[in-house]
Amino acid sequence: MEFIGSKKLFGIDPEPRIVAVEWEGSKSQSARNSVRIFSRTPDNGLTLVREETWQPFFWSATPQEGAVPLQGNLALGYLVRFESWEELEKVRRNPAKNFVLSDPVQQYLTVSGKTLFKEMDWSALRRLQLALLRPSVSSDFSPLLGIAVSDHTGWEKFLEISESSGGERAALEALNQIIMDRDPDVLEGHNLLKFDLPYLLARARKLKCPLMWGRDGSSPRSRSSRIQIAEKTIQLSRFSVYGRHILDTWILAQFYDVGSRDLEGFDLKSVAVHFGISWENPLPTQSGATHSKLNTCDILEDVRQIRAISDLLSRSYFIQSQIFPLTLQEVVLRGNATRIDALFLREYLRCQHSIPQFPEPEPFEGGYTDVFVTGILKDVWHCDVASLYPSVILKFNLTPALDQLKIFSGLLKELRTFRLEAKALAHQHSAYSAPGHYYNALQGVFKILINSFYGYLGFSQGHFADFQAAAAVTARGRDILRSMMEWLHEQGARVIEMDTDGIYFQPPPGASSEKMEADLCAKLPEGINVEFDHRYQAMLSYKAKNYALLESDGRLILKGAALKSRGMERYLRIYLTELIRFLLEEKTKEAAVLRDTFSEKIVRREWPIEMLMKTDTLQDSPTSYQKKINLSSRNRSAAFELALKSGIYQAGDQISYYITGTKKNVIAYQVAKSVSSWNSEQRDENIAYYLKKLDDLAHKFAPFLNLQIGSKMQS
DNA sequence: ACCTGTGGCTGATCAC
DNA sequence: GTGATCAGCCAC
Repeated sequence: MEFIGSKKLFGIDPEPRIVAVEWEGSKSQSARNSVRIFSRTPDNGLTLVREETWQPFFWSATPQEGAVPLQGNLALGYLVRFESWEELEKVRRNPAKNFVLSDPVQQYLTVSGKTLFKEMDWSALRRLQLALLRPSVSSDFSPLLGIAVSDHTGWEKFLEISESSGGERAALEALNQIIMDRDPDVLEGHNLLKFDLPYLLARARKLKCPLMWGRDGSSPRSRSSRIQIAEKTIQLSRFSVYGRHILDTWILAQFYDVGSRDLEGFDLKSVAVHFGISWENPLPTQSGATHSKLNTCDILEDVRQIRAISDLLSRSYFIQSQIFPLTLQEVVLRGNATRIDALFLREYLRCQHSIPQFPEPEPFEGGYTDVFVTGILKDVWHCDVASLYPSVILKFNLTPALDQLKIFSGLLKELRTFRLEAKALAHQHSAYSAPGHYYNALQGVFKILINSFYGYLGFSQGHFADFQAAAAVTARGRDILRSMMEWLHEQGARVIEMDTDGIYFQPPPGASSEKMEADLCAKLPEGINVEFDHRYQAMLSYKAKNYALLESDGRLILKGAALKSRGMERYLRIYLTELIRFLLEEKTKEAAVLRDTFSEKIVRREWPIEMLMKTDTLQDSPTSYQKKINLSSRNRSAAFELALKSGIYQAGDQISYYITGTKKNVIAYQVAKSVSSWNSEQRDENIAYYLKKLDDLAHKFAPFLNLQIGSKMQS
């Protein structure tokens, strides 16, 4: 395919089938300017290894010995090269004047123009899945009961741990042998980084049986790190296995959810159920008991599910590894804007051009959001601008001021063309065929990259970020949305709510969406295309960014933190979903009795605790929380108080708790109990508290009911 | 050491 | 009680 040849996107060096690159300096002092390149033979049979050297470098603002002056007049105008990483480290510490890519492998890939996996198909990637069978009640690293392993070909094995099978040590040794024999490029697991790997390493240390997983026989290494996933900061150990990549489907699920916000939970079962690869109930049915793997069948099912989830979620990162000067593992863990920056740096380096220093961050205004009508509305249409920000960037040429090589809009245009090509090719093949999968994944990757360009403009760690350009993009976006609203209004439509690039409205009588679409497009600047893409039976417009839609086939869509937050207790979410459906279907009688039904369940203590409990994500480490409390720079919270008591939680972990006591007004953090200490025989949930929450919610939605809800008013 | 952005709603806590 | 503030979650 032609676009594979784009040097800006894929790098200048076409070397095929590189499956891993490792820096030798991590192991030996004498080889600090060399890397090992692992590549697959053309028949996909063997993995070859060879050594290459490069000159470690950084960009500098000041001329110095060995510095090469670069073109243009940007702040970092010299390239300083060294014979070894060690020499570089001696002088590099001056962030005001120098910029250094701190990952040696990224340096090598950037300067060489090589990337991983060129000319390789996803199916040629060797992936090995792991899952642990562990005792059901264990908070520490108690002995394992078994290990399940499978690979991308469907091969599976269960390593049983028992007296007769030689015990845990024999299983760990067998696992070492399997990894050596099957030589996977990728090790996959669910919660591998935060759970399985620390667990296995602890057992290996205890038994003095090293995990010889590396392509050189070395053990996994780790360093403490944190990654940012939307609003969440997750604390984890970044493990690395020499010559291989680690993929954690738990992390892939977290990233997936940023875009979709539709996962029930992040445990393996919930994710598997969401993607239609499990028929199990994702919720533990026994109150309080944590989900434990009881037998061989369950644990083999786990590795199958990990493989299937990874098949769906990893492919995009595999393709991105062919583009960015980063390893597969790094592509997953780095953010979109950081990856775009890596692309810019590679191209500027190739052209021997100077680069800017990081910009001074400035706040800028975002999209326009407004609500004009609230309540229940019938026959609601939706229109939106296709790719608003990328279109605005190209139409009005809003590019980084310091992009002297003018590659920003060139890349964006190229990506847009490529995406259309990939989409067309995807349509030429069956969606289930290998090329169909590939082109579909490829167009998805291009879509992500295209949408990241606007984010990059406002990214303070992007060398070419330009906050004025970002502000200009959103200002144009607001103008376009406003003029769409005015036009709809002129046509006699009733505008309900709008957000950034889309509008919900009731059409004027007898309107045709095709004609409206054509007329509005003609009214807007060329290159800005509006689609009248959906119509709905009914809508509940609640508040900005919060609404519900009833599709013509009866499907209900909820949007917004007030209506579908995972932070909301399950019984409240179910209540709200059912209530909104009744409201939209005009079943006011049913809506009115709903609260009584739910109240009774609470009073009679009929629900499992999972209905009432709250699950919070710890955005911070418990230690850091404690510090902030001591400084009284934040308020106490139930989740953190319980996390501190238990002592095993880290930033990014989720914790489930419920409220005890008898009074409706309680201080939650004083009376909260962890769900793991729940006793279904001696229930102690706070009935008055949970009733009050239900009533409060019912009252918020009472205005949307013609009848008054229930009769019991809170005094 | 790591990091795409802004806008908006809600519940919990705490000072007043 | 009330308002301010923070943390968490979500829309785009």
